[in-house]
Amino acid sequence: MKSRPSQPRDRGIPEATVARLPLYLRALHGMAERGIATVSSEDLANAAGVNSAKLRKDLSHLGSYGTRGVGYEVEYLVYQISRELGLTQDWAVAIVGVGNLGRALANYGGFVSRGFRVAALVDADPEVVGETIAGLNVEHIDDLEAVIKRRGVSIVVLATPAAAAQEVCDRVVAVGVTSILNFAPVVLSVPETVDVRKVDLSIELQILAFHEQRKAGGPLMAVDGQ
Amino acid sequence: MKSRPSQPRDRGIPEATVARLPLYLRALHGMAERGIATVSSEDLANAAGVNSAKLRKDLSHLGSYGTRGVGYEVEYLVYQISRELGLTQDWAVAIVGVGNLGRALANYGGFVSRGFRVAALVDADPEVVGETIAGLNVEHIDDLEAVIKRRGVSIVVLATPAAAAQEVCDRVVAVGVTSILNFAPVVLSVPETVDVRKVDLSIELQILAFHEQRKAGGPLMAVDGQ
DNA sequence: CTGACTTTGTGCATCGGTTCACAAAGGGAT
DNA sequence: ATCCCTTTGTGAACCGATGCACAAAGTCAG
Repeated sequence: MKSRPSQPRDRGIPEATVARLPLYLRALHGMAERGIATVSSEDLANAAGVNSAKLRKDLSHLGSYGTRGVGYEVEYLVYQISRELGLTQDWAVAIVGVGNLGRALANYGGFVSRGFRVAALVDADPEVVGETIAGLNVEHIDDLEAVIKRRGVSIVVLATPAAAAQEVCDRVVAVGVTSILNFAPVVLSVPETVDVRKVDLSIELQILAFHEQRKAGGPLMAVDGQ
Repeated sequence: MKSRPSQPRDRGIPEATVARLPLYLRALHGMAERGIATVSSEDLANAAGVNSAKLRKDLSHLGSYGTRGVGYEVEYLVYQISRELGLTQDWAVAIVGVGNLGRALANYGGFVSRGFRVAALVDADPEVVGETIAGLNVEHIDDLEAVIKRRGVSIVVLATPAAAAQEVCDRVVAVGVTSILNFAPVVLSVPETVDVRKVDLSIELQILAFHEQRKAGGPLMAVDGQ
């Protein structure tokens, strides 16, 4: 497991762990701002809303960055997690589809503060093309490939209508993009080498509705017909 | 396991299954629109982007709604899943925080089409209060409790700045809201009886960055110092 | 009515993730 | 230097979810 103490770089961090690292990072940033120098797994776990054993196991996948009896040094841990997530480099992101959602994303501060740079906005609507949003000129979808290459975009955010998503997806994949964040409510088909993460706002609401219904005694009161 | 054949209403559908039901529903709606009357688990699974065995097992938790040798009747399945998710009733949703994201959500068609009704918009900024967005008058945060009661809101969407989220959360919980969709990048603390689902746009990007870095041979080329 | 064919529903092995609980490792006081 | 206290890192049991593979159950043709 642990070949050399100071070079843990174990390939294969569990997916569930990767998904939580940004959470820890957020909590750690907050602590750093408040001038906290050192934190125990217990405290950090609370701040991130997880169990402390889980947190320790997650961090142990990155290496032994804690001190027994003391805890973790906040700044150091921030650096290690950032590096592991690849946030020490600059990522150029293109947002395709500048409707309400696209605009919201373009203005979203959370991207910039994590090393992501919105490098291009692209849309098909001639009304929108040429507009300046969040300091960026909206470019035409016809120039999609050129824009991606010119700006060195490596991650594409799809905020187009559902009907347009697959076509745009195919085009960006064709020019070499391998990471896509999809907000359109469709299942994209892509080669295995491409990573797609999807966010569907209405799905989250539906899950809430399911639980809400249960709480309200829903399934009992509606034994339809019987 | 299966007490009575025609009344499966087994309490305790796995969480992973619940999270996929909206996906199936979306695929089924698409098929219904295209006039498809019947679908096999194989085809539906493809459309939803999952394995067919998983789909069958998921559906079996709701009951035996398929016909062996034939498949599932699209309309019927839409109804069963909708009912299970609680989408046959009308859910009044309030959006608190009418910044870029709040506006995007207010205008998002995916909510309405799934039985969710944006019943109120609330903000603290006097500039925004009184404005009409998506046909709704933006109300003042001071009236939060009154608005929630008056409109019969049962699900609250938090799209406030991080700093305001916990306070708003406390207030809506105090008036009886037990389902919250949180877009603010903070861990909310709530009583056990309250369901919180969170969406953090920057987390998804960070996960993509992690994988992108790996693809690019990242961790090998950056063995810093060593 | 019978037999071939299709597709569901599920038992079972497996896997990844979570949690407990504790030994190992460090700090600090005396 | 020794002992006690704190906290990490992890072995091991557990739990839920996944996916294979197949029997059961249905359709349809003849």
